[in-house]
Amino acid sequence: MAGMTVPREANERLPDAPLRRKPTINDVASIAGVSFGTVSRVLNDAPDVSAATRQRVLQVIKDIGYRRNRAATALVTSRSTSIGILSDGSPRFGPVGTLMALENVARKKGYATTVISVEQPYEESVQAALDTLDDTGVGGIIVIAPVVDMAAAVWNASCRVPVEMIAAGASSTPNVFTYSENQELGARLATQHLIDLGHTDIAHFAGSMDWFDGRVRKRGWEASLRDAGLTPGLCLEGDWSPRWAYETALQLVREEKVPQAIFAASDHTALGLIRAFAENGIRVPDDVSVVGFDDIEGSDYFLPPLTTVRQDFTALALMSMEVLLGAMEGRDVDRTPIEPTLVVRASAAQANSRGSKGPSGISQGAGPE
Amino acid sequence: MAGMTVPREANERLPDAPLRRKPTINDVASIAGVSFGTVSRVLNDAPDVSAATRQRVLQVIKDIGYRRNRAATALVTSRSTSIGILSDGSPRFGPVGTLMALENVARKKGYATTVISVEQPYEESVQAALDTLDDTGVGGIIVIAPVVDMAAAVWNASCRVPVEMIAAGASSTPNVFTYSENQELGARLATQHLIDLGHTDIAHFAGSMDWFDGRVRKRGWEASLRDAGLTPGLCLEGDWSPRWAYETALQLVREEKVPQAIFAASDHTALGLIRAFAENGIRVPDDVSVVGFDDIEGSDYFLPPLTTVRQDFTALALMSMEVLLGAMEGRDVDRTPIEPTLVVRASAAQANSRGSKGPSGISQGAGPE
DNA sequence: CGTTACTCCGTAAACGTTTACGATGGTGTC
DNA sequence: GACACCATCGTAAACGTTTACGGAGTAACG
Repeated sequence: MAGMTVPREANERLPDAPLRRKPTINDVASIAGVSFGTVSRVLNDAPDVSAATRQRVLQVIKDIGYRRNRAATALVTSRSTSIGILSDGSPRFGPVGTLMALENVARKKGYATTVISVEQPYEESVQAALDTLDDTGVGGIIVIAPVVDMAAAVWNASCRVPVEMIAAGASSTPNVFTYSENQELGARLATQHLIDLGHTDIAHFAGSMDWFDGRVRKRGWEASLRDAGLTPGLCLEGDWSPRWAYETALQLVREEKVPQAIFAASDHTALGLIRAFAENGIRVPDDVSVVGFDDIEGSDYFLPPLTTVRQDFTALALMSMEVLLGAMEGRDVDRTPIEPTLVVRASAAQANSRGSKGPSGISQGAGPE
Repeated sequence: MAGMTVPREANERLPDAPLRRKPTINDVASIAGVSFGTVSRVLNDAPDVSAATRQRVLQVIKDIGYRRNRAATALVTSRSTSIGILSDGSPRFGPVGTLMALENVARKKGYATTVISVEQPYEESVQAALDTLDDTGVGGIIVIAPVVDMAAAVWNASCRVPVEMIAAGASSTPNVFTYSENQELGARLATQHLIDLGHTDIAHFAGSMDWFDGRVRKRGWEASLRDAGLTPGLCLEGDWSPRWAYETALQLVREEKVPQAIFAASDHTALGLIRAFAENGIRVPDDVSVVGFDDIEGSDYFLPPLTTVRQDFTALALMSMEVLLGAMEGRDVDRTPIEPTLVVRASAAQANSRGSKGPSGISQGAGPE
């Protein structure tokens, strides 16, 4: 009655031992009556395992709740099942949206993500973060680099694993390849919408020129105008904040230079300038048309609901993850950028609804009464 | 001329070999002319190493750019230098703010963070996520659980490492301890502000009752009112969205039940209801006072600028990380919750500026003219 | 029946650390 | 001068996997 059908269980730890040590591949092996090598094979879907044995091992694995020790795996294979995300610490709309979406698709593809955020000065912090990520054992790194300086730091940094940068309109280098949404197109969409509405005097409340997004949206605005045979109007460069937009718009009002239409580089920017106008009795869209960029939550309930352009972060994340995984595995993948869409609401209207034609043809005198 | 002062370098890989293999502890050892044990000792600040040797080893480490292999360390010590963050996938203000802040303080304390987000149904996904985090080798887990169901799933789940939950007003269990900001206080602050302004008819546009935040903010509103000897007014339970608030407010207008003052459970909620009022010529704060909750970016440029309450996510993150680290190390730490602050702007005004007294004392007839 | 080939499985070594233990040399004490 | 003691260092084993290799069976084939 000694050796039963299950061979060498006796000389091993009892399956339901009181101690909560995590079961190892050896525990599984002894209980299933096979060698650890066989267990490893079923774990890795290797051939050379009979169906029956595979079944049995799988059953034991489920029974005792075995889970593969990632550290051990990583140690011996030196490849990993996690990818690193490097982001700037800013809680801004774009970066955060991208970050969340990225985590989502990574998880669905079976990768854990470890994220690190960096701060100025980037030169040091970026290299340090890349290193940390590296010896955490990530297989690849995606960096969300909205600001130009950060991207530069990434370009100058060295890293053993593939690095992909999400940066609108930045170029790729041998070490670092780039992917992004086609934000220039987004800006063109916005501007073209204004053009289609009959506006000819279209200003731009730009974002920060330290940001790729700011640069590229401005470029789109310009290009769109030129393509339509129009000369670009006023372009004010700001910092994305409502505050800047508010004060700048106030200035415009004082100088009686309020344009017919404005493409705001972000919804927050739009928010600020709309308030400045509202306080001075200039109505949107009756007196001035505004279109934003981002479609932040609530922008459909601004006063008025904001016409804006929406980026598809999920699609962006999906694609860029695909691209990174491709790079990690040496595959080659499609890299056409995602296209944003225009969402039309109520903040931009037909141009000649009023008599205003000149560059400052706003009926002055505050208050709608 | 064979054996020089540096003993066994010859039989090892050349220091500047062309291949880019990462240097190991052995590389350091052979170059420094000591055994790997000694290197390990200096790495871990162990005693039993002479100052001179330590110096030399440190120098070599720096020279060849040695970095400790975390997988190997984790494998043998089974403790780790990373902490896991579990979050719901929602890009909502509170959770995201907490997440970013958490990552920040973790990094500053020398921990990497690996984040996983879960979706409904929580029962399965939470346990799976906890497991994944566990065998990623995290030393502890912080879960950002704004919604009640998710918290329940966490309570029911099992996990070897300490789990801390950030959930407003939820209670701790033996397995899972809880930490949060004192949101009830926040709600009281908001309500009290309205009371101080002389309002007696104070309604609440609540958030979702599936969220702790929704529940706790409502509780604060109620309690504050009772403490002041007032009977709580209308309480509408929504879903945080501007849309819901907009439509609900519209309903109120139609039924002529617009209250004197409203405590909105979130800034987005406030945004929606303010628009509904604006469309109907009901002015904020002249006709109805509104205070929000969150202080989202741009709320200072709403029309009107929103009086609201701000949470200190950085402080929250700092404290909760402290608490988790304490649990991991068996320490005991202070756990008094962080307090939010009221930020007064322009959306709430003195009560009796108009004759309106009755529950529906709004001058009907749209348009400000 | 002997050979070959194939299927399935066990074994050993390696991955880069940490930890416990043992070895060595020097210094002090009686 | 013998002894113990301390400081410093080297060595072996272990952590839980994967991978390369080899060996035992079995089936096919002459």
